[in-house]
Amino acid sequence: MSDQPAAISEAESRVMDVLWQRAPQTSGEIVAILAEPTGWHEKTIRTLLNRLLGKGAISASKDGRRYLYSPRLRREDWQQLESRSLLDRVFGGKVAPLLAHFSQHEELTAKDLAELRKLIDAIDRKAR
Amino acid sequence: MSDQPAAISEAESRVMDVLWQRAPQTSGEIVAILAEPTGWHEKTIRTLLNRLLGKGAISASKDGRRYLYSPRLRREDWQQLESRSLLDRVFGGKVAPLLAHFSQHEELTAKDLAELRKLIDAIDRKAR
DNA sequence: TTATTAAAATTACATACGTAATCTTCATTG
DNA sequence: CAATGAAGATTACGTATGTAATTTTAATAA
Repeated sequence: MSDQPAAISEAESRVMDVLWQRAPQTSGEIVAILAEPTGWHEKTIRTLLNRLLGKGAISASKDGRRYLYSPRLRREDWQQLESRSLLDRVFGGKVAPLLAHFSQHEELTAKDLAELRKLIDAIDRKAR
Repeated sequence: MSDQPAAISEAESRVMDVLWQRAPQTSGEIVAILAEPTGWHEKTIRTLLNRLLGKGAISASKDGRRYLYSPRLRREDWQQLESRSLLDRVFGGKVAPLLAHFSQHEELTAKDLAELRKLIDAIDRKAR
């Protein structure tokens, strides 16, 4: 069994966000950034760091008597995994229903629309 | 706090699938349908039914000494919830990156593309 | 009527997750 | 050098989830 990478929990993903913004960082820096907006205790954030380490989602390199943490999992790849999962779990693996869904339920900004249109054109062009 | 409906776990969603296909059904029928493809024990499936009842995702109406189960949560609404969740958790709440993501990583059929294009046009037209 | 059995109800148990607290280790400060 | 304090390591504890087993109930078959 080639085990797929352990899933990242919602709380853990908040920590990943910080590291995706900038890396490497010490636990202290990460705590400083996250404690306020999340309301989490310093201990909680350190626990999440350890769990992420255990899952191999981040790495730690010794810097004196502390560590510098960096992501090992790229945000792109994580988004890929999560999207795949939603697609399979919720939409039977088919993209069209998902797209239809978002078209009915989500508000797209003009900018979103323009961007999308560009995207479609690009794909379209490549497709022939 | 108006609590949002309790989330449905992956295993539970397999049971919902059966009820979304056809309802109402007895636990026996549901077991008959699910045991084989999932490899789950009858007991497991009944547990899931009970948990879904507890979450209010399905209802049970007495039929003699057994129950007939029906979905209370509609598939559409569940897809909505799950999609929202992915969007917020993974894509910062913005649809375009999600769609861009799918277009880059998933194979979109010509039909998907056409649908998307139609969709964009529709939204575009409505937006003015 | 009693034994069997299907369904339901209750209980179980390991792992994951949210959220910490406690303990250990050094390095730094009086 | 002893106390303090930050970082890391270990332990904790409740709820959710996957996956059942055990117990109860009531209908049916012998």
